[in-house]
Amino acid sequence: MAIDHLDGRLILLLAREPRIGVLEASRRLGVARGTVQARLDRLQSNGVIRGFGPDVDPAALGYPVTAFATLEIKQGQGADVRTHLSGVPEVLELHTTTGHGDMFCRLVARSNADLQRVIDRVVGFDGIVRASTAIVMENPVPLRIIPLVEQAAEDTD
Amino acid sequence: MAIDHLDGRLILLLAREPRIGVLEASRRLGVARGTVQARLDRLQSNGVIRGFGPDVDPAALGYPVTAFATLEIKQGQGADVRTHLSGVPEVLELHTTTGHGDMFCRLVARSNADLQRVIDRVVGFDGIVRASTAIVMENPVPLRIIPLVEQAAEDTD
DNA sequence: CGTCCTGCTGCACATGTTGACCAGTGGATG
DNA sequence: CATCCACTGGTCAACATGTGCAGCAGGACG
Repeated sequence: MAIDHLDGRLILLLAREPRIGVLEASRRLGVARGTVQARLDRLQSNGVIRGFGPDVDPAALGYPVTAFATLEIKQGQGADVRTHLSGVPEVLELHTTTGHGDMFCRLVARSNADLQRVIDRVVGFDGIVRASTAIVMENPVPLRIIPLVEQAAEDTD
Repeated sequence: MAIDHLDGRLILLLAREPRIGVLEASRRLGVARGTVQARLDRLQSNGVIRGFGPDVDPAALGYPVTAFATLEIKQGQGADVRTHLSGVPEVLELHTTTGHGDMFCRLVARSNADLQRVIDRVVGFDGIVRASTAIVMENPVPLRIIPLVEQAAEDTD
């Protein structure tokens, strides 16, 4: 279930230089091409690697403002709130968390003024009792996985 | 700067079927291969598409627990805290937000018990005054970008 | 001890893809 | 009108991919 050292090196290589192919990866890793192919297949059917989707920057799409919102939900309205929020494109992710019927979501907007529109749309729904929003100013550590992969690979050395 | 409708369709196509190549994409979109190549190049140098890194699932790596932590930082300790947190592999992202010297991070851990170790490591640092953590129970909307791309593409129809 | 199984290697082949070109077309712009 | 730009559709050589195969090492098992 966990990954071994070769898997780790393969993932790191792909993360650093996504455009290299299986053949080039096998050369870099010093193993046969078939091995890399087999490892990749296994990592993908394992679910360790979900895919190779394009990494799109919302800011470059015209949505430079990011915010996180904590939502307090009315008892029993969870499912409806999820449906509502999944229909809002500016809601990039949604989690239910420990706490009093709390949910938590990541929002983007075209500007601080536009964020008000997004928040209105998010909270303009019956099941939501209260929302508190924190606007992101800086992102010192962008979403990353490499250090974790390194650690996971070392744990199985 | 924004994307047009063809860009939108290209990104959506790549997001849904990442393994198709430029040639196949051009067939699906009904345009010449050179056009797709040029668009892709432009999207990447624009920064709209940051890359095609492997999408790794922390849960499959053995880190099934996700949590969000709000950190209150001592005045003037921001830079040190960033350095400290960027050295913790379980910190997947870090933001500075509006609020009283607040930061905000996403954590993963091997278990609820292991989360305690991670949190101890995160807050075991002088510049951090207080931390409050919310454990994720469900993730009804996983991090997504497609609806936003669709909206951005429609805005330029 | 012998056998099975798994994972890796090294090789080969047909096919598909890439990156690079180029001439030609059509719409928008100054 | 002349120019620019993006797109088309085509060709080319180089390369990568999926596939199949035989061989080999190491561990597990009866």
